[in-house]
Amino acid sequence: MSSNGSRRRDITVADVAKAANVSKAQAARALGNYGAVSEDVRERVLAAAEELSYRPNELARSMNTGKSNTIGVVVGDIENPHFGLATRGITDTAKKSGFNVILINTDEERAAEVDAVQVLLDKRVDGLIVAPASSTETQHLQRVQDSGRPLVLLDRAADGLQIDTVTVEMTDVAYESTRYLIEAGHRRIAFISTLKSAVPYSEGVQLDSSQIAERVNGMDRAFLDSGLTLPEDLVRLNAGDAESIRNITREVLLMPDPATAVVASDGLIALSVVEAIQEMDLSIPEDVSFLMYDDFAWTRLTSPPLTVIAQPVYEMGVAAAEALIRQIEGRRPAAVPTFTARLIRRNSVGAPRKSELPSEATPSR
Amino acid sequence: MSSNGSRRRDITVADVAKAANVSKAQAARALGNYGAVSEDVRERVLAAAEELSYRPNELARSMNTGKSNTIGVVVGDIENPHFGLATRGITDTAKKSGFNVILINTDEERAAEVDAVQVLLDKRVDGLIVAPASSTETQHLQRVQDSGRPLVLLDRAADGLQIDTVTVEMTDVAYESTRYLIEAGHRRIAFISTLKSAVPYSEGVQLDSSQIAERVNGMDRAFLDSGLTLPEDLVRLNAGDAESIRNITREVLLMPDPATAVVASDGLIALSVVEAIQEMDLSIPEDVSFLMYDDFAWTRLTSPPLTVIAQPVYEMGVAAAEALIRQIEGRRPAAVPTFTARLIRRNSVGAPRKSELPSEATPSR
DNA sequence: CTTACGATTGAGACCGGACTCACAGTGGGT
DNA sequence: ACCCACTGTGAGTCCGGTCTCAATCGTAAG
Repeated sequence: MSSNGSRRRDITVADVAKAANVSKAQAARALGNYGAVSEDVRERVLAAAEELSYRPNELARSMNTGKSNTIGVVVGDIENPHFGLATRGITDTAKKSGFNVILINTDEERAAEVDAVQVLLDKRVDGLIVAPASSTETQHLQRVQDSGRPLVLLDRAADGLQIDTVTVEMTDVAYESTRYLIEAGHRRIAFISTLKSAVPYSEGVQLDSSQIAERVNGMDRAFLDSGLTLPEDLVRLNAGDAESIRNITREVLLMPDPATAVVASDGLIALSVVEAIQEMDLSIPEDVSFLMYDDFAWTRLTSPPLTVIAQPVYEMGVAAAEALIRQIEGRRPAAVPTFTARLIRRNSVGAPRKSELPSEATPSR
Repeated sequence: MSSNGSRRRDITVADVAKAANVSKAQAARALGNYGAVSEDVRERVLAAAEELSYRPNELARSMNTGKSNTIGVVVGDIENPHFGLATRGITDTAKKSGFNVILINTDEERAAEVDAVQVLLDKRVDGLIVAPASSTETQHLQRVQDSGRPLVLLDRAADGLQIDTVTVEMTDVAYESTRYLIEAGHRRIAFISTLKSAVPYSEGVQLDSSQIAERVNGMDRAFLDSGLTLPEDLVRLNAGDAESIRNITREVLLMPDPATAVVASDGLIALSVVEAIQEMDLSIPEDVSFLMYDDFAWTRLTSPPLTVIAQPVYEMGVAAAEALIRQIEGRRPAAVPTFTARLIRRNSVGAPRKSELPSEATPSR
């Protein structure tokens, strides 16, 4: 039936038409289910198509419908379960509306992202979802916008651009969780993030990610409201691979006036931070309190279970896909829902070891 | 410069040609960098293209080159870090050779898989990588093969089909790890897998996944070589969502002659199994020994750290992509490397609680 | 001063569908 | 018996590139 190997040219409508003894136009109509076709012709064409196991060439179809039924997704790292889950939300939703997904990884590098966006545009995807590496360098996103192709941002906003964006409001949980730590007695709270930055953090430094900026703002406000100030020297950016994260962790825990609590900005960082803490033979929460962003299943299995800030990642993926598809289908109305994160108190936060409460200031009530 | 909104028709070679005052053919040559073009024309064309910010339509290009520079990847679940990592290996490698990846999720459902493969074929991808849900129902894969489109299988083989396949040899580690458990004194060892099966496991049941079949075979041989028999009632298939996994775990640990060790077939199962064990207030390894497939970072953070079977997942993704690209580029030679898994002994395996060593048989040396 | 050959160049075919247009039948309305 | 509105149908165009082919040009060889 189907023996001879490769080189076989694909079956086209023309082939089917010939086999069914009708014109190419009629065959196309019967197959594409449009226009007027007599019952007789329809049957013959369908039979012939079946017989030849004809399959339409989606490329050709896309070319003159202008629709590819494909959306492009650009993320920093699928290996990170955060994006894995979000991607799942996107693909599930896309599939429901008949869209496929082209996925591109950027390793959080801007050059790769710019490239990815261009490639997707060139492939004429119907729209794209991007988790931008930077909230400030956004010319390439502006270009997408200009090209008129639907675009939705995920996780991070782009400063000053009018683009549908699906994010979590982070300031509030950051505030809440910092208050929580402060009330437990912590003053030296470290925050470790992968966010790249040319200069070390200090008040007024413009952070390149809206997400991280919100988190730091929330922390800052919490300290202020407690009559304290955020220890800027403990806001650590540029945490890269596992090794660098470990180094940073050791550093903040061994410095003269060490951190008594550590906040990990995402699940990947958390892994290395906890590992480093264990390697130093410190225990959580007796020696160090720990809190992390993202609620992965494994955080319930450690002892103690970790206190986390849960984000509705899957739902955000769904929302992003829905917003995009809405744009693609030309109905702009519905507002993108706003998501909030939740502090889940488990057992990785306790009082600092040497409870030398600061003499001058006490948490305001 | 780029004001008016959407509806703008894309710039084509024809537009560029007109602007540069040359024929469409010449413009195409200059842009595509082929054929003979005078320096003068080249400059004018390139300038015009730049000016109009021309971008080639990859769809159109694909249509008559027959190459889409895209490969399709079909996996059971990207959310599962196992596939996340593998996908990362694939995309990294693909990118290096200039290919993009279309990713489709199947939820391990055959119907979805058949569909996914068809969609990718219709989109004329240059080749596909599939992690087949079933090793036995493989007509759709056969069809891909027949169509002459390059195909590489990942993780699981397809019985009787001649297809490049990237897998881990599992029998040996399964054997080794089972011997390890037996030598620690375990006789009642449970194995929990998501693999779907119409009937409960027993000797001779044909398992639908080559991977799982190998694991069970390895266990079986280990028992045999120790003068014992594999407790068939503890080989549990059809573990689905978190809840069902928990139920199964409770079941095997509460039955009259309960399991003293549990082996989780993948990271997702492991999560629920460990959780169930903790909920039952049993501790690892004092009350139950535990062992799992896949070495995720978090397995080092639990207490005790978990004993795992590590698979070179990322490398396998790379190998699959390389094999596929090799096929696409028409050089068939190089053999697909064989991968092996490694038992990493940490501290989740100990002696069974009530060390009632079986009277009749002792582990053979 | 011819002739020949490589470099240039433009016209147009082609990839595989979707879709426009003109034309043939057919049955109903009057 | 005559006109009209439809249904059916085939020829051919178009989408936006790639690529073939033949014509043109310049110039080095004879």
